[in-house]
Amino acid sequence: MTEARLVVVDDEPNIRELLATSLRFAGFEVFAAADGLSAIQLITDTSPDLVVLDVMMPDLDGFEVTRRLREKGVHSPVLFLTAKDDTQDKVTGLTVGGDDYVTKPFSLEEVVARIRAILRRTQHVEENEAVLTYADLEMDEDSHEVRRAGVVVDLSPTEFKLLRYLMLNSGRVLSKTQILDHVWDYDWGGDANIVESYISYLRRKIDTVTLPDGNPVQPLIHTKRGVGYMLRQSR
Amino acid sequence: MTEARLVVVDDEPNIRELLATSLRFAGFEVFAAADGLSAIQLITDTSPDLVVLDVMMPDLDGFEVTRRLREKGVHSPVLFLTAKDDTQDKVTGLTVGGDDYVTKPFSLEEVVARIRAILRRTQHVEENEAVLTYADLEMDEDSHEVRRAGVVVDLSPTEFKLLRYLMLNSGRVLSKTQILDHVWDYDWGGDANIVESYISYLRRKIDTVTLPDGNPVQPLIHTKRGVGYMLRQSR
DNA sequence: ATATCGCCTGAGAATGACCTGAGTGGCGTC
DNA sequence: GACGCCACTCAGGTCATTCTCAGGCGATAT
Repeated sequence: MTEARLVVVDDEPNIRELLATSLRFAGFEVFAAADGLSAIQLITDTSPDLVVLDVMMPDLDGFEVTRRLREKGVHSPVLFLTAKDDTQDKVTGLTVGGDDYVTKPFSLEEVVARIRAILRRTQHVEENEAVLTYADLEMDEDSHEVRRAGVVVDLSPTEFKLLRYLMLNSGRVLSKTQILDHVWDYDWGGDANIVESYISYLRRKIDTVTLPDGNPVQPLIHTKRGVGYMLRQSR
Repeated sequence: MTEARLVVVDDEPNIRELLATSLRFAGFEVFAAADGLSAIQLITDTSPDLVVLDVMMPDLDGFEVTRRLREKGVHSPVLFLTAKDDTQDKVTGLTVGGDDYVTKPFSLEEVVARIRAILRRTQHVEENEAVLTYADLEMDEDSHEVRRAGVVVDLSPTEFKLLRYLMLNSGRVLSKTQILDHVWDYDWGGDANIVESYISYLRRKIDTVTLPDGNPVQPLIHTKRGVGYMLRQSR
């Protein structure tokens, strides 16, 4: 699954590059197109496992691109990128297939998570479990359920994304900037302090669980002062 | 990886030369450019493994240079040099792809470390481990963890940078001035005594570990009186 | 032997990173 | 409309870290 082939289609160079580079970095093989027509060409040529497709484009919009592809018998699932106000109805109607959508501005965590989810469904390889695990921490990406030492904790959407990012990078120190860039929307303009706040929330929820024997759990979230945060077993 | 090819771009001759010479000394093949336009030319000609790029330049700023390069299909990762105050606005979003940034004034250690990190990621050769080793001393650059004889020791950021510099130059005597020039910011104006202080801190942390058999470890940090310091196995 | 010099290190002040409680406002639900 | 949840801001407190300074000690030279 980390070898999947993607095609990214967006007319804005910034977004296209942002997606292309970070998805490559996330382990995908990525091809990019800047408009609807060349997208159709590229997709029929490469027959990718998934297409990330902007809805609003000058020549053909994303729906039209999809329609033509289907007409030609290409059935790669699509992750649409839409503006928040884009006719909710049209978009939701499309998610009935294997498809899904993300609204702009998005966070990279969001996009990667959706892609992973779609691929999990379409390439139903048995080993493709939707459960992330680190130590006694489990996260089910399908049910959105998180357990610490078997105890279910419930997280807000942002807390969930932050934790997923930490889990996907366990054992590695992540700077506040890195976290901000991945977990928050790409146009976020606020203070990096927000990361501290959410780390604080997460700690309260997953690092203060009491074990059945009455003892507290070992903390998994660690601060590397002056560097960043890390998910790791304490020693 | 120590054979990587870099392009350094900065309009200030001092900074450009500082970077070029010390990166060459660090084992890289370095080409330099003084402005955005010639940078684009040089980069497309040499297709380097990485570009060190100042953001504030008279003709084209660093972002514009990157944009044009991407447009031309050049995907070399970029390490941006920025002033401390324009960090939050434009710089966010850079740590997602292969790119990263360092704020001016920087320390050379910082720059070298970031370059190594980016190359480690982009040229994901399996052997490119993020672990430095000398004798029974290990430094994991991902988790920022240091072990002496298997025992985890906890270092402050400056201690960490100093030790990394010593490890990258083990077996070589480094003068206090050299250390100051590499580990501290280039505009640092204080006393060289600070090096003595930090060497002292480091010794306390990594040269006073007790082995499982109860014996102390052999010191690795040695003073060459009148010359400098050296990391080396004692004989 | 003694003076000098370089280095070592403890103490302390200043700084700044980080943590968290409290509060505001937006949004959806009942 | 009232409520609750959530995202986010702000500011005060805490504590690690950075840096300075000065006394002591050992090495080196005369």
